[in-house]
Amino acid sequence: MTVERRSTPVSRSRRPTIKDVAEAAGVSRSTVSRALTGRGYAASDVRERVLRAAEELGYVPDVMARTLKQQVSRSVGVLVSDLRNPFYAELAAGASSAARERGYTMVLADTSLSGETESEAAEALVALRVAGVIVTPNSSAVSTYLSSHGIPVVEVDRQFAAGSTDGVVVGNRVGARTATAHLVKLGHRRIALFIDETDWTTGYERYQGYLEALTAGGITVDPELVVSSGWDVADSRRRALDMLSGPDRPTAVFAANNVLAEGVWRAIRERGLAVPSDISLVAFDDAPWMSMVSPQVTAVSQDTFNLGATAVRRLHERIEMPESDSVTTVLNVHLIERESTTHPPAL
Amino acid sequence: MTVERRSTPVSRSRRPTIKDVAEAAGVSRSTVSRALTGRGYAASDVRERVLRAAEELGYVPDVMARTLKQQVSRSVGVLVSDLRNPFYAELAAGASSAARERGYTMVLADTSLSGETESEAAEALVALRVAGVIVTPNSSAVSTYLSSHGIPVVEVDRQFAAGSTDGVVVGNRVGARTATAHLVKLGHRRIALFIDETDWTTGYERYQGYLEALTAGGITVDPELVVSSGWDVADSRRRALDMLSGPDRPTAVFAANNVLAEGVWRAIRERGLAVPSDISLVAFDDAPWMSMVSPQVTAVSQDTFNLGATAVRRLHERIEMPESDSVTTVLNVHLIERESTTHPPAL
DNA sequence: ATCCGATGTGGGAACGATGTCATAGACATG
DNA sequence: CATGTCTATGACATCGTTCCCACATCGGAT
Repeated sequence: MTVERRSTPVSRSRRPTIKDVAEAAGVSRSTVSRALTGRGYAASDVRERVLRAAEELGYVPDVMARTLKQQVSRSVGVLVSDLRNPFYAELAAGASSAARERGYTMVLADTSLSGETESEAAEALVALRVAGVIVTPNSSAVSTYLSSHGIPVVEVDRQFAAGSTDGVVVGNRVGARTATAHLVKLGHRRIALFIDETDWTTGYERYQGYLEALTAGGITVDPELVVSSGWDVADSRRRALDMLSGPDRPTAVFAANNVLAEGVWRAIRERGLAVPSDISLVAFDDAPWMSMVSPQVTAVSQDTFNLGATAVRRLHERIEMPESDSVTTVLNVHLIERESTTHPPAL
Repeated sequence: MTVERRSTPVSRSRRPTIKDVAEAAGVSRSTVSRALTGRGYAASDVRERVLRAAEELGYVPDVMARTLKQQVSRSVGVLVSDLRNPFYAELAAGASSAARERGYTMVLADTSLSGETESEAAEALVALRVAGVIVTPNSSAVSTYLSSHGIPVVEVDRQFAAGSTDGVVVGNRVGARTATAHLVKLGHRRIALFIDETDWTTGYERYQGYLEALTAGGITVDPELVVSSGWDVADSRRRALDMLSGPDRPTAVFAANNVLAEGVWRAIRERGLAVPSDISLVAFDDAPWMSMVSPQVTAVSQDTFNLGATAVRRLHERIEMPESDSVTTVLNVHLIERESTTHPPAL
């Protein structure tokens, strides 16, 4: 790390307040407020004068003071697990976009999958008096805590407080079933599932979808083929290496998210196996790399950007109508058939 | 999109204020403030009592009121171009992490490469009275505007106001020179540059680095080989397709960022060319897919997470010492040699 | 001439937290 | 006993905005 020095400091006078604008325009603070916000009477010539004065002074109303007075802010909190994961990044992008549309500013925190960080962030959001929060939760703690402070919450991607808070999720069960059924239809009987947890709604439902498809295909479930991996690429890769070196390895793998898929993909390559002739692979959540590698990876695609945007829109509705029944919105997913899936190798 | 209805509404009483805590603890508001913030006297038994009362009531101080009174907030604004680009996502992740470390909340806006959105976001940040802003700027407008409102700014990745504001960037020139020199050393003479702009510091310096390496290798620059692409994958791909079908195509390509590299990569594949035997490829900015595709892509890696974190740390220093000279911090980059570069094909 | 509604405008009290200042009691020192 | 010092607390003004209310002006209707 190199550091070079450059020139010039900064210096500033006091920020203009509504009082300064009032004096400049020769009216009272009340009148300035009315002219600027458009609530209440203000003669058009006066309004003109006030607008010009505000413009000249570079006046920007103080959100702190306004929020304090009105007891309601125009910002929403967004709590996501890991911005480095393209899934959460895109979710945040969607949230950002919808928030801007609706005139909200977005306070974002990356909770790093840590419950403690998550709680701290939640407390900060309460302190900020945000109008609402969208969260990809790790437990029911955050939703409960925020709700107890009267802050509307929307759970995204997974739900811990379904019934008491709004949620926006995707068709996990259907998606997983479709992906697995696709493999079954191709003739696979030994289909492994890589999954990081089955306690959260996402994991549980994807697991169920997998089971359903197997059952529907008349295949008895082999518990050996259900791999509980850790949440990161390294662990997934390690477990995949183990499995692939075992005596009778699966002919196909369904990876329950993009991170696990990456680990499996790397392991397959390291073992020198060919996709799809030796082994088929299908992933839940279509990450950018899946359409760049060769062969391209078949995946269940979810509209992640829209997931974030929908959550913010739902939050907005909730803020407007605090007493209405809570709603769970389910976005549909679809299977993108690419090159990583084919018939199982002949025996 | 399917919607199912679930149960139960929400309802809440007023949020507890410092006054409620004071009454519960049987002391004055002043004493509560002292006990909670630790500034000023408070007998230990009284402190105990206040702490317990605050805990029981679930009291969380109102940041709005505090900021209004103290005239300084504990939040920073972060303005990035596009969260869907892994570069900016990781930058934001680094910023988030460093902000949390230092006790700042992060207000994030995705400015979508639009100058208008950027200005609106900047105005919102002024209104929020953020303690400072880090921005990946599109012009000098934002920095100027924020500075004129007395808000410290740190420019990240590229600089428009070097000299008057702090900056955190990477060694663009060195990185580009190293990457190009690597190709020269392998024997390439016809090396194309894909670049989206040369007006910003990033583009300009990467271009300069490219030129330097060619000159040092005794190669005269062919303007035909310097491709000014648009900023997205589609455009980069289109131009790469053009170039690759031309009469004497280059034997190597240096793509000035991950987006352009993706376009070039896709085009090469579509043209049915082999990397690296037909054509070598090296990229600036190591995106995740580059180590997943086959052959893996040689790239100049920048520590993007650290870029964001360093910017926030620099901002913090600036906030603490508003009058010190501005500083540009340059993070070093390094070339990761992978499989996409080799000697040019024999004639 | 009086009253009335409509149209504007300003005064001033909030919102919740902080911090200055005044003050009161305890205790020591001369 | 008077004075000073230290500890501890509460009263109150303040930050910048909004908005309720009082009030002023004016034209028109009675």
